[in-house]
Amino acid sequence: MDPTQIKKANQRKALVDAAERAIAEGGTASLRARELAREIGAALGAIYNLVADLDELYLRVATRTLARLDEALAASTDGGRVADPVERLVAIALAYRRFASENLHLWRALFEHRMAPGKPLPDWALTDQMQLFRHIVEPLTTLSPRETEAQRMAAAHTLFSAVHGVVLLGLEEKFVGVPPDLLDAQISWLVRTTCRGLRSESDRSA
Amino acid sequence: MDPTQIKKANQRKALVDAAERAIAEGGTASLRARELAREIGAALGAIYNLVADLDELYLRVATRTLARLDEALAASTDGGRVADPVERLVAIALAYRRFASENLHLWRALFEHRMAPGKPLPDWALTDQMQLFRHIVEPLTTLSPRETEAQRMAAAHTLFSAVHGVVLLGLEEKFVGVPPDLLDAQISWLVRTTCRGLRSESDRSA
DNA sequence: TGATATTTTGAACGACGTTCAAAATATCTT
DNA sequence: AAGATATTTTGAACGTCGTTCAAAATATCA
Repeated sequence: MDPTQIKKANQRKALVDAAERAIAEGGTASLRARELAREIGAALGAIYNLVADLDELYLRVATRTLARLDEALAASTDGGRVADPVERLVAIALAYRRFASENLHLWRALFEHRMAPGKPLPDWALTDQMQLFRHIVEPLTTLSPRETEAQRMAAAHTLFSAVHGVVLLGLEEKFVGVPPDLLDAQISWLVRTTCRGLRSESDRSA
Repeated sequence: MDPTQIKKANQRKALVDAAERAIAEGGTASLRARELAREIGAALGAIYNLVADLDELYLRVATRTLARLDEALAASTDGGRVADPVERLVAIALAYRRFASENLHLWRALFEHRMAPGKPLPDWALTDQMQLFRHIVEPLTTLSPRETEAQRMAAAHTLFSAVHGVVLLGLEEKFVGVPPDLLDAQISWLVRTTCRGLRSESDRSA
């Protein structure tokens, strides 16, 4: 392979590494071109030979974060050790809270970022986020096998969004700080309750 | 009263008006000092005689938005026309979705804004947001009178956060666009389900 | 009216993302 | 090996941002 391309790939990796560190440390506001250039030992303009702009860098970091989040969620129900679908969903939700806590800035960056008005996300980002939903859809299928795939996707969407909201505001210091174990209790309650709701809907239609 | 102070107050109002328009139109990124100065027909530096910095302007706009949100939520259950506490909570949640849709950028600005690391929100902002919760706590009191005030506050927090999450991601074009009526259906289902959960918990402890 | 206090002004500062002609380096040709 | 050509790297420069502050303009007072 072209050694020039290899060098470029290595530099790009170093750049994304630096960007990831910067966001993890100080949030998206810490992603500054000059600082990144200094960190990878290159000139300011070099950045724009590796990525089109800082937006692309955001996206590359987001991809990594999504991948790690996916792993974390997968590990939470590892190998089907947790059989009951409700318990699986609770485990996933708690793993989501944990990941958000431990990767606060990187996790926030997933949602803070707003694309330029022109063309939105590259499609791989969309499919990436669809992949995430499989963790939720799968237990839902066990839970209410009668529903259509579309209905389950909608339920997964609602469930995810609800948990996301609780985590988001729970980790926001703006609101009165919620102690982490109370937060987990709220999440657990929310998931169990909505699952019960889903279950009883299934029953009714049965 | 000192006519100087009156003039200053009027200018300040004009400034907040302009800031509100700017955010409503183009989001928080559209809040630019030079543009605001031009809009109120004053010099660039004049802004800093009216507010300490743009952060204060954010906060002043946020206060207005919170007040309007409060009105919208209050109107949704106007004069106790809606008696059933669950229906009240559903109405509030749908009103919340409606307000978010109709004031998308201003509503987002409430949560997007991150304070400087130093001292966080002025306390009036905290009490303002507490006030909002009364709309939720009140039906919850009817719904499960046994719980302590703290428990109801926690439940209100969870319920609000969950609905907030569904609205937030539902209005995000990043995710596959959710049609508004489907969004309302999801919200309604979520509220009813969690209320049923609360109810049955009350029953169990009764 | 002249002296003094107050308010308004916009040029200037530092930091930002981004560009691009020029410098440095690598590759090819004879 | 050396000259010619293509490629890559560089950082000064541009435009924009929030913010400051000495000076100009205005108001207040003696």
